[in-house]
Amino acid sequence: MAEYNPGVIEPKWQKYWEENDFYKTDEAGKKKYYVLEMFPYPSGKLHMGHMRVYSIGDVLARFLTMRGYSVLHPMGWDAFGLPAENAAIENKVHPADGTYANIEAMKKQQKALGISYDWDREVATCSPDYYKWTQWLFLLFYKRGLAYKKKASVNWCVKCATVLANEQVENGGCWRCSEDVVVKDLEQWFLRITDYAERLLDDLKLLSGWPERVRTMQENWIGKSEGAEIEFTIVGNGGKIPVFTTRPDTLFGVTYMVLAAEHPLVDELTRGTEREAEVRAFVDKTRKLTEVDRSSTEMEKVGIFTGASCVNPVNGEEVPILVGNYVLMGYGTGAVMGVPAHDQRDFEFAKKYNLPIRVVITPKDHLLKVEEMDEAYVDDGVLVNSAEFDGLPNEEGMRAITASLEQTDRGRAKVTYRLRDWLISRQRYWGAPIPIVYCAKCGTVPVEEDSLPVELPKDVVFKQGGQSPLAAHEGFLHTVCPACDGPARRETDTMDTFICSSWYYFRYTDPHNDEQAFNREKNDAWIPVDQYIGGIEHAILHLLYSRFFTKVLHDAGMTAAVEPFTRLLAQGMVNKDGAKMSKSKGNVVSPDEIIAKYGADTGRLFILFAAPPERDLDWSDRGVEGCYRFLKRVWRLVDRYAGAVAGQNGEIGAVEPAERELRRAIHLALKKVTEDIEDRFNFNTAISAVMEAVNAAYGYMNEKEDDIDTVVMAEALNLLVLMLAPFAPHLGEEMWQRLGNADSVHQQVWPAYDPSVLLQDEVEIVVQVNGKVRGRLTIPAGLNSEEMQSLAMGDQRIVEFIDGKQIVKAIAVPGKLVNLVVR
RNA sequence: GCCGAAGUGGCGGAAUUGGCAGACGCACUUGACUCAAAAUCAAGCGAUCUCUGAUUGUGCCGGUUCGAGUCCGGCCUUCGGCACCA
Repeated sequence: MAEYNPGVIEPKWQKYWEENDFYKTDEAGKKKYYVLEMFPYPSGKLHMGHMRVYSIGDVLARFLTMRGYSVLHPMGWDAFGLPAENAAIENKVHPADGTYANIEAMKKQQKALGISYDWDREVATCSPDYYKWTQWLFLLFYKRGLAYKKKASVNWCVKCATVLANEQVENGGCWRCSEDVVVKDLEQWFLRITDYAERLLDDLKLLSGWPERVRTMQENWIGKSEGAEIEFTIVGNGGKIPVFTTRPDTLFGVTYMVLAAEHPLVDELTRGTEREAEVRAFVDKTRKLTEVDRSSTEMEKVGIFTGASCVNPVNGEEVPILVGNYVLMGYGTGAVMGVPAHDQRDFEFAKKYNLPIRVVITPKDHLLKVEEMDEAYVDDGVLVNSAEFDGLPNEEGMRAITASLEQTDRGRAKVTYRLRDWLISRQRYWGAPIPIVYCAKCGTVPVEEDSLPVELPKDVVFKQGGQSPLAAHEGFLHTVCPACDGPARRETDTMDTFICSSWYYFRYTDPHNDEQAFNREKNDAWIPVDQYIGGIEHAILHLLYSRFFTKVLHDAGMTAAVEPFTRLLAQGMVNKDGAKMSKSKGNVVSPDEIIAKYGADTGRLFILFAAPPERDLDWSDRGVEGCYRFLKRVWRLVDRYAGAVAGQNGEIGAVEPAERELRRAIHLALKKVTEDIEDRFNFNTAISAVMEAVNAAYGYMNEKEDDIDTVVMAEALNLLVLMLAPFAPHLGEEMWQRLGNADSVHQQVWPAYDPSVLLQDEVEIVVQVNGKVRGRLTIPAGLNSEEMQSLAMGDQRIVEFIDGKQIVKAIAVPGKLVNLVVR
């Protein structure tokens, strides 16, 4: 008897697959399926999160191939980024060398896992062949007016020595290193994602294959607010202050105005007045606060009077203008009208500074009085103290007041988003250079397409915490202007790596194209990605950016798709002992160790069996042992009968009860595995169904020993191997061969279960009395309700419960249960 | 504070349409094999009690229903996201 030896069979089959170009993608047929796992940053080492996401994708890819789909299942590298550059500073290894070495190391591990990637389509975002097209896409955005440079207050991470996009600030810290983010005024490149805010929000409707929580997170991030922009006139100079409000119905309740510290009018209104020094001190103090402090809800709301006032357009009233620490320059217009009676923040602020409070919305049943209020009234109601609008329900009041403002051009309906434009400049070396030059004569000039890529020079000096090496590289810096051939200076910022990852799934469809980013026809054959799999941490970042890119590319006529990812599976984390695996906790288990000890098939099986894919999974060494035991158990079964059943593929006619039972168990498992993979992605229950089938086969084996029906056993073993093959591809291949089959198990057609085998002559039903289980009955299959009921009532045990009682009602569910209600 | 998800044995989890709660695996107990152990095969395994049976049990309280882990109302806890967004 041969032992199960994954250390031998796994490399054997990996070699076979590789030598036979096994996972090369077919032409996209009518039934195409694009399975994609988020490509990794090449850190050099796979972790369990990687192993999990690749295992999920691989089961799908293999299963769908067997189901007759042409499957695209590629892999690549999100290869630009800070860690490589930081390593360069510390270890004196060039980021390119380090990155490519890491890629090789990780690819080796992925191959050791037996994942069915088409390596011919591999892309690395740091390769000039790839970032040429990243730069080309930047120019496309630029030409379409979607890339622009402006001076703005931006988030700066001191530790990473670069700016960050809004999406990359988490709880006031850098997403990568958690360092507190500070605000700097810098001139930077942005992509106009806000132009697409409405479509990004609207098209979430199309994403029914996404988890609801991800859609909700994106919806919240885009943060649409409908309201009005209203202009107040400054007393004295006649200037205008526009404010955004979602409550135009409360306009008559305005008793003051607050500006953000950064608002340009603050300086204008106070310059040369007696209040100048005091206001400036306040502004400076406010601006020095970190983002964390400033956005904390606990921070006290403070403000200061500017000395100026403005006029409420709706009633001509003069109200004071203040500067407040709670008004954000980046949202709305950076100015807020104060309606203390109907906004809790305004209420607290007004109490603190003794500003007047005026009720303009009152509940329908009683009149709201200021003296009785200890908090703002924010619910619906009826307008009061609002001149001709008195008596209107507030919803109607909103429309009426906005319409009235529109007529006199002092305000208008307005939609505001929380989403800001995407800041894409990075003051670092290891990224795609922004293809722009600055000419003294021509100004900002895009690099011409035929001189792309703007290549990263390799001979650069990395310094600790300093500016980007590109800015100090004379050869890179100095160039000629594409417009006038005069001397010009290159942009030295590189692009946010999230740009590179926003279009890689397009490139996989045509990875070697050196004429175009990708060919439209090849792209349309595969895109959209049918199933995308990755971590929830990208719920906003990568997934929002990719949706934005797809829409721009669609508008540019490059793709038919309006959304890139039809279905999204947000896979859970892999923990150990209830905590995230981390070096500091000492609870890290690496895929390498598992492969070495049990083989890739065991590791894959465990990671899929331990929990449904979207849930967090707790790594259990015992659980892995259990899966290893299971595979050995399958191995022994096949090993015992392989010789006896090889070639036994005759027709199965009427068979004895033991054989019928085995066939039923196998076909039942096949049905469940098929449905669990296809409809539900519940690999854990699919695997448990295979386990049950194996247990049934053991039952048959223990009963019959060597006296088995070889044709029935042949069917059982072949079906078991086919079912198991997507989960344990090496073992599947080996057993398939040992059962005497030609070709690869992975090129077989996924078997269909036989419904007639599932039919039973007799079924067990449950008999309840008053909803309580009082007995079980084996009855012929296919009886109707009346027949079931009378059989149930004739059963000795049931008679004891119903004897002498009146049967009020009886419910019979065919083939399942009878419930007798007695009194 | 707002939004979302989840609470089921000692543990991971199952129950897909309202119909036997706990599939499958782990752990544990027992039997077989063995000189013995490991491995393997087999059986048992929610709790309580007056133990061939009954009662009870899916975070808590209530409801709908012949019947609720599943549906409805109200809470509690945990996790995740957003958070002065005007």
